Amino acid sequence: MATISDVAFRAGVSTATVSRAFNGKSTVDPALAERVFRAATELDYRPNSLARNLRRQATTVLALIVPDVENPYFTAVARGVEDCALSAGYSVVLCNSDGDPDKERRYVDVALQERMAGVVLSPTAAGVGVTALRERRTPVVVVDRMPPDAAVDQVSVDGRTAACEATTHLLAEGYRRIACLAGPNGGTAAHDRLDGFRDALRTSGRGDGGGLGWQADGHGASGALQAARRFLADDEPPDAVLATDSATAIGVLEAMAERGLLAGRDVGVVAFDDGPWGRVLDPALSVVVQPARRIGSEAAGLLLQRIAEPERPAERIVLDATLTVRGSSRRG
Amino acid sequence: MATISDVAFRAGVSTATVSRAFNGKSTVDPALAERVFRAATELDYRPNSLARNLRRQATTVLALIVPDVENPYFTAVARGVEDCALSAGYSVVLCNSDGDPDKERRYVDVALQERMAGVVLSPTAAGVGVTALRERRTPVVVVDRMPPDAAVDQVSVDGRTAACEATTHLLAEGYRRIACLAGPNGGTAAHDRLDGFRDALRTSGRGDGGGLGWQADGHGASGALQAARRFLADDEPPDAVLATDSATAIGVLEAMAERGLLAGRDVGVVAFDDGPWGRVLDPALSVVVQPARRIGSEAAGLLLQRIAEPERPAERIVLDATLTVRGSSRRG
DNA sequence: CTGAAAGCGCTAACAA
DNA sequence: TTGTTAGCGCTTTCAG
Repeated sequence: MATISDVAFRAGVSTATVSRAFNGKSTVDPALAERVFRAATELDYRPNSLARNLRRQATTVLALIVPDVENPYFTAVARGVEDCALSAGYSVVLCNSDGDPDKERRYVDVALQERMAGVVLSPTAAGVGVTALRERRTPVVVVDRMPPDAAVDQVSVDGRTAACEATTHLLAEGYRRIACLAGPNGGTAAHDRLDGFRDALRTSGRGDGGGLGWQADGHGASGALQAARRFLADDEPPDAVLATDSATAIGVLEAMAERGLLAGRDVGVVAFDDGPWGRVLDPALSVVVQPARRIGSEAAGLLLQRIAEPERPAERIVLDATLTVRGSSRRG
Repeated sequence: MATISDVAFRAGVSTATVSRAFNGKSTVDPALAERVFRAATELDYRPNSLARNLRRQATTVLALIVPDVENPYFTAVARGVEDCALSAGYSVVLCNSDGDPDKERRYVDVALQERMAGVVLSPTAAGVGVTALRERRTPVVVVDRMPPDAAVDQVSVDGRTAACEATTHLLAEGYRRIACLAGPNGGTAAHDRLDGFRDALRTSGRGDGGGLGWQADGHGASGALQAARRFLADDEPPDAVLATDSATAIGVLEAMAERGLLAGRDVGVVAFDDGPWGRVLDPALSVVVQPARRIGSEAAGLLLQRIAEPERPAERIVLDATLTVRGSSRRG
């Protein structure tokens, strides 16, 4: 592959001039620049980012580490991060922690070793990777789940209020035994939602606010299915359920189908996260919509700010989720 | 950040020894190695991959460029690539071309500039990025859509046969006016499926095999929705449809719901790609299942082989898709 | 088995 | 405005 000196030689200038031309420095004679670019195209030259970054001590790649790329919520977040990063000249690499702290650590190490400019992280367990990053002074912004203490940039969604609102809605529709089903790797996000669920029960004066909290048996819809089968087989099964993510919701719906239970009429269902398929169900799925893409772009924005100005105080952006009521949570 | 010389100094050895220790070279006195590692942990040293890669002229990062990260099919492929790559010590960066040749080129350039070890590419248009990569002798394997000529490693699915089988099944169920609806960025994959669809019509002696080919108006379910609205409003609307991907299927289902049409009974539906939500529909969605994750791991395997042995002849792996019949394509 | 030294391709002072 | 030069942090001959 052609190097900067090949280009310099062919254009009859020094490597410094080539470098300046390629970096758009003002101080380059247009005629020379022209020659440089001609030589470069003739040689099909591509600057070697490795060398450049080594010299500059800075890269322009951002990492986004999420617990599950197959969760549409996170892919939407990824799009948001991309939107913002690309237009600022950064590229984004998407990494999958699988909800496993070890894998998270591994990717954090990769980011560190590659000297990436910063990372957007949706942490698996409290602060495993975040602290590592912060110790090494690598800019990081936390998305979605939050170690409550850390002075770290964050963008999150007020899931507690949203869960409360959803539960209140279910109560208002006349459902009485409401369960909340969470996925297996309950981060603080899931926790928040459970809190909101309990808030609603307490406020309504129904019991001590303990509510019926369930956790899926394993990853994805199948884990949720098993849990749902179990609680639907109970003597006094719930008559409504709040699912904390899409996969969980699908498990619940499957379990209901097995017993011939219809959403809305028999069991009220509200789920976090909206997917295009929610509307083709009959009845359509009531959802709590999180502004996923926006979360991503805000996070990237915060990260870019911190990269530019490492000492600025930590900031937290809290976005609202909105309840969209459809048939699955209406009795009628 | 601590560098190799900091570690060398602290351990009282040369940088060469540190390097050797970290790279697990046999020829290092255990006692020295011990000292090196102690010093390294004390300093919290992380090797700088930039420097290492610059020196070695080789990275251990793979790029995976797909047209749409929000399509579950591609995230599944990504998991497959990851499975294989991670266990071989490579990391994977996921890039989104959005079906746009320009974005694809941009990411190909990033891969080139970063001197990535290789790329798995699901091309948007015929060969835009592939040729660029091949000219620069960067290992590449094409997934899913294939410029038929190029001598390039590929892993694909026999979509033509699968589409033919699906269409034949629809015919056998008694549907007579079958449409095939494709997404907006029809790669060769969509093309194949349309071909298979036509094969089936021709074989069955129904018309000239031209069939009813439709293309979605735009990206995602909404684009498909508009197209589906149009053909359902036809004088002689189709009585079955083969959708070439999930998003398209959702658009069709939505359009059907608007007109009160029930899948199976009124309009037979088969879609490419299986998602967990297909089973919670009533009737459940008949699908053509592609071994997405497998595709990814095979592709990564091929890529690794080519990296190891650049001159080996190009290989093509063709995987089968399987038809899973559920209620949406059964009249009864 | 270990160290000295060269150099990967690029950028940024510093001179001219 | 341009060239010269000294590294960025690491690996890898080549001697010892």
